[in-house]
Amino acid sequence: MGSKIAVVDLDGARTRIGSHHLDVDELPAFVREREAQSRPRWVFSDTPNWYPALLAAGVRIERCSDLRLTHAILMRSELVADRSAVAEADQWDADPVSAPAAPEAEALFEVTERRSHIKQVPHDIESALAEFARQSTALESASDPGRLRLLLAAESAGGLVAAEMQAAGVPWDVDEHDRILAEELGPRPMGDAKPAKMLAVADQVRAALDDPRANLDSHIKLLHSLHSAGINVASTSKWELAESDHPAIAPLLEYKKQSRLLAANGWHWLDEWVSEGRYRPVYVPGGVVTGRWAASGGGALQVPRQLRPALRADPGWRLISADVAQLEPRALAAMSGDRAMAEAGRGRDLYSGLVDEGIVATRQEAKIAVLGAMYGSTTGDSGRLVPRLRTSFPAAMGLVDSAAEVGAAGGLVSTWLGRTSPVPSQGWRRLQSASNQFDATPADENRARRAAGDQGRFTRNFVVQGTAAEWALAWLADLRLRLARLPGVDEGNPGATSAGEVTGHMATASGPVFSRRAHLVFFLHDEVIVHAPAQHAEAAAAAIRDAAASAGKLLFGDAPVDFPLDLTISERAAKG
DNA sequence: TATCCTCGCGCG
DNA sequence: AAAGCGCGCGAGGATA
Repeated sequence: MGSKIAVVDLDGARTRIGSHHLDVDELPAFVREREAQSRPRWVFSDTPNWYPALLAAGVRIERCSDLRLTHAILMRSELVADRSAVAEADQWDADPVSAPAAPEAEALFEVTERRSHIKQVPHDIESALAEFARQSTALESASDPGRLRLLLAAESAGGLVAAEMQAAGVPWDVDEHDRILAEELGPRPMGDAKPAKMLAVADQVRAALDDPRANLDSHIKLLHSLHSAGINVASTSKWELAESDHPAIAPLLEYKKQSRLLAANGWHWLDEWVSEGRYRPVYVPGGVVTGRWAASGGGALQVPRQLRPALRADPGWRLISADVAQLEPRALAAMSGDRAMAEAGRGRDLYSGLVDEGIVATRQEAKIAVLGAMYGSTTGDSGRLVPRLRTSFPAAMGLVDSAAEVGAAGGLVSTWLGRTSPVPSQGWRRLQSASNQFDATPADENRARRAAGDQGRFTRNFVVQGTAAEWALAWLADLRLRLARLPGVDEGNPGATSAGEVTGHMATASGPVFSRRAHLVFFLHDEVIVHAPAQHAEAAAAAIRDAAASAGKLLFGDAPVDFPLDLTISERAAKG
C-alpha cells in the first residue's frame, strides 16, 4: 500500500512525452480518466499484476500490450528477422503468474510461498520501457509485421479477457450442483467418508468379484483382484473393462464414474472454487505453446458436461452459450486456401458436407478422417480414411503433411499469424544424431524414428490448433468490445422491470464492473458463455455472431470459409 | 514427511 | 475398438 509507481506517456514513435508518479492506490482513478479521454493502448508488464486491482475498483480498459505475452511470441517467431535482443532479455521469459482466485486471508501465506519460486517479469518502468523498445524493434524487422501485430494485440486482449472473466466468475447454482451429486453419489457424507451410493456400488463389485476385501481405489490392487476373478485385462481403464463381460464390470464402471465425479467436482471442489454463487477458475492465457489457453486451478478445461446444468443465470439474466462447429478443420481450410474443403463446410456441418460430396459414407467416418488428418493417424479406420481426403482436399492435406515433414526433420513451423513452434528439445536432437552415427543400434534407430514421428505429429497439429486458437482469440477480443458497448441493465430500455433489485443482488457476486452489463464468463478453445441481462440477451447473441464473422474477416479476409456457431440463450447452460 | 511419477479420465 | 493432437487434476504408490 502506498508504494510509488511511474507511468510514462509515449507518442506514436515511442518517444517519451510525459511521466507521472503515482501511489498505487491512485492508479485506478488515473486510468479511468485517461481511458475516458483517449482510450490509450496501455502497456503492462504482466496483466495479472495490474488489471485485477483496476477491475476491483470498477475500471475497465479497452486495449493493452502485455509485455510478457508478446515477449513469448516474439522471441520465437520465425517472422521476426532479428529476435536476438528479445531472446536475450530472458527475465521476460517468465512463468505466467495468475491473480489469486479469491483474496482469502488464510491462503495468503501459501500463495506468497508458492509465488516465491516462480520466475516473474520485472514490473518497474525502466525495465518495461527497455523491453517495449526491444519488442518494437523486433516487430519492425518482421517480414509481415501486420500479421504479428494482429497476433500480439489479440494475445494481449486475451489477457484482459482472462482477468475480466476471473473477476466476473461463472454464475453457479450450488444447490443444483449439490442435487446432481446427491443423485449420483448419495447425500454429502461427514468428513472424508465415502458417500452412501458409492459404498453400495462398491459392495456390488466386491460381491460379483467374490472378493470382500477388494480395493477399488488403487489401480494396482484392483488389477490383481480382477485377475483373481478371471477377468483378463492389462489395465483398469474403462474402455478395456467394457470389453469384458463379467457381472462385476457394470458396477465397477459405475463406481469409477462416481469416484471421478467425487474427486474432480465433488463437494470439496464446490467449497474451494465456488463462492457467492460464482465459479472462478484460474485461466492461463497463452499457457499452451500452440497459443491455446491453459488453466491452473479450478479445472476450467474439464468442467464435465454432467455439471453444465449447474451453470445458471442470475434472476432476470440469461446465459448465451456459443461454440464453433468444427473450428480446427475450418481454420485449416482457410489457411491452406483449400476451396473444396471450404465448400464442404459452407453453410452446413462440415462432416455432413464430406458425406454429401461422396468422400466418405457416414458422418462418423468423416469425423474420424478429418481428426486423423489433423492428428496424424496412420492406423485403424482413421489411417484407412485419411488418404481419401488427400484426393479431395489436396491443399489442406498438403499443408498439414508438410508441417509434419518439417517437424520430423527437427524444423520449426508457424501458425497463420506467426506463432512459431518451440525448437525440439536437446534430448530429441541427441536421439536423432545418435541414430545417424555409424555405430547406431537398431534400437537407437527405432527410438529416433519414433521421436521424429512424434515431433511430426506435434508440428502437424501445431499449425492447425494454433491457427484455430488465433481465430478464437480474435473472436474473444472483438466480442469483449462489442459487449462493453451494449447498454447497462437500466440504460436505454425504459421497459426494464425490477432492474434495481436485480443489480442489487448482482453487485455482491460479480463486482462493480460486471453487475449491470453483458459480459463474458467462460471460454474454452472454441466456445464462449456470456452472461447478459435478459433484455439484452438477443443483442449479446448478435454480438457473439458478429464477432465471429469479424474474426474470420480479420484473419482470412475474403477466403470462402465460414465459421458457423451453435448458439443457445437460456437460463441454464444446456444439459450435456 | 515432502516430492515426483504413473494412471485414468474429464475437456477441446 | 481405442488410434492420433493439446491440456489439468487427483489418487495411489514409489522415492528421497
